[in-house]
Amino acid sequence: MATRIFIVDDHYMIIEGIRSLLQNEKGLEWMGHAMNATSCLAFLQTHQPNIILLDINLPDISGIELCKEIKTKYPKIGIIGLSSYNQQSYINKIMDNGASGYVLKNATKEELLDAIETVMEGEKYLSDEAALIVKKNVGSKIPIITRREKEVLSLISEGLTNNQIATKLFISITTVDTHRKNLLAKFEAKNTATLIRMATHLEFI
Amino acid sequence: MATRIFIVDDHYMIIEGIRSLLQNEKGLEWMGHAMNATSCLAFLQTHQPNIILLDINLPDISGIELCKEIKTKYPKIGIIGLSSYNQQSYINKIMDNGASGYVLKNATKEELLDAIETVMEGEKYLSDEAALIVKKNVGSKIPIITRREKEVLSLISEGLTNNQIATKLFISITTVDTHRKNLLAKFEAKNTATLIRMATHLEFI
DNA sequence: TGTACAATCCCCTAAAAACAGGATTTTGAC
DNA sequence: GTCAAAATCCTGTTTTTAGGGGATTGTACA
Repeated sequence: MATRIFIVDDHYMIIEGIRSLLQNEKGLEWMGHAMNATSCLAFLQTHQPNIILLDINLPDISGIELCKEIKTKYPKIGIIGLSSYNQQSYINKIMDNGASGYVLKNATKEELLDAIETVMEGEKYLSDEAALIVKKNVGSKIPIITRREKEVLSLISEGLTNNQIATKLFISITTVDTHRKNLLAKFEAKNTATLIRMATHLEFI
Repeated sequence: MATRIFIVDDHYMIIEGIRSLLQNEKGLEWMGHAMNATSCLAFLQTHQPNIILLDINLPDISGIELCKEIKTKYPKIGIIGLSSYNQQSYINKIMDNGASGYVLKNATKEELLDAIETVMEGEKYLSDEAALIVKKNVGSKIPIITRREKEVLSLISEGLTNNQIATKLFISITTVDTHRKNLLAKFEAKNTATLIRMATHLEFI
């Protein structure tokens, strides 16, 4: 039986690109596409693909949320995350939410087919580049920060000084300083520059 | 004579998508693609397309830089900027650097053909969405920074202090300080935190 | 042959952040 | 009700950045 493929992406050219790549492949059945989460879920009420290629950035809800929802409702469907960015945070997030694979949008036809095949066999697939990123960042954990710390972090990134943050949050400067110290420690950052860069890349901001 | 189309994008699926959309169109000749600026410039030494579809995010130099360079060397070539979702603020920049059009990557075939036709007629084209975004984002400037500034910016983001940067680049601390001041001024940032956040979001880092 | 700009260097002061090493009070979960 | 974590506050010192004002060299370009 042919592997039924469905794709969710809001970029017309990506949809066309993947369709062009996969259309004439034997053993694959192109089921079509959805350009947002809502119409994807609507489609799944009446159709059952084997594999969904799922973009992480969607106009309505994020691909990561959608992945979770699909996996809850239809655990049998294999989901392969699709993104332009080979960022650890994305990869981790979608894999943690039930995805079976992750492929970059600059992947070749071979990689894509490889991913589909691997996932159909019940295994997990990470593209070479994605795997490299994960490998590179082994040990670089995603810090767990508190509500208050997140608030302070956000204000730091907006350019406020400890003094200004203290006034804004009705707390003492020394408290802000302590939060700041804890943030630096949790992110294992040397200074504000590294802190903000890491926080941005990990999407804390 | 057919309109010769060339595309520069580092995303394989986008290349395939556009090829799939345009391949069978009458009056268009598909010349192929480049996946970075260097090979694009190499290609142009021996070939002369009418239209280049140019992605703004390239692995080597930015599409904006490349646009400027192409326009200087080959003023006759019409350039249509291509953007993925989050870089809307680049529209102004590439148009200022000689591009004749701007199309989002979720454009339909009709929009794409419309853009090509319009640019071939010597006029400028902005997709509806792009035009809307330009209207929305009036005032969001993208700073132009020098090679050295970029280098310093990068080292700042890695957590190095002025002192360490000076040592690394074999220059005086005061020079690093000056570059830093200029960066803050160009980004209109109050401090390092804002600078790094803006630079990250604008993909300078 | 100007002129603009990049890159380099200098002085000075004030402000802010980083680092060290504490402590107390809320708050939430069990 | 206990216990741990979070949030609050403190006193210090040292380092780094921010901001103000300059200047000189070299190069590219028109």
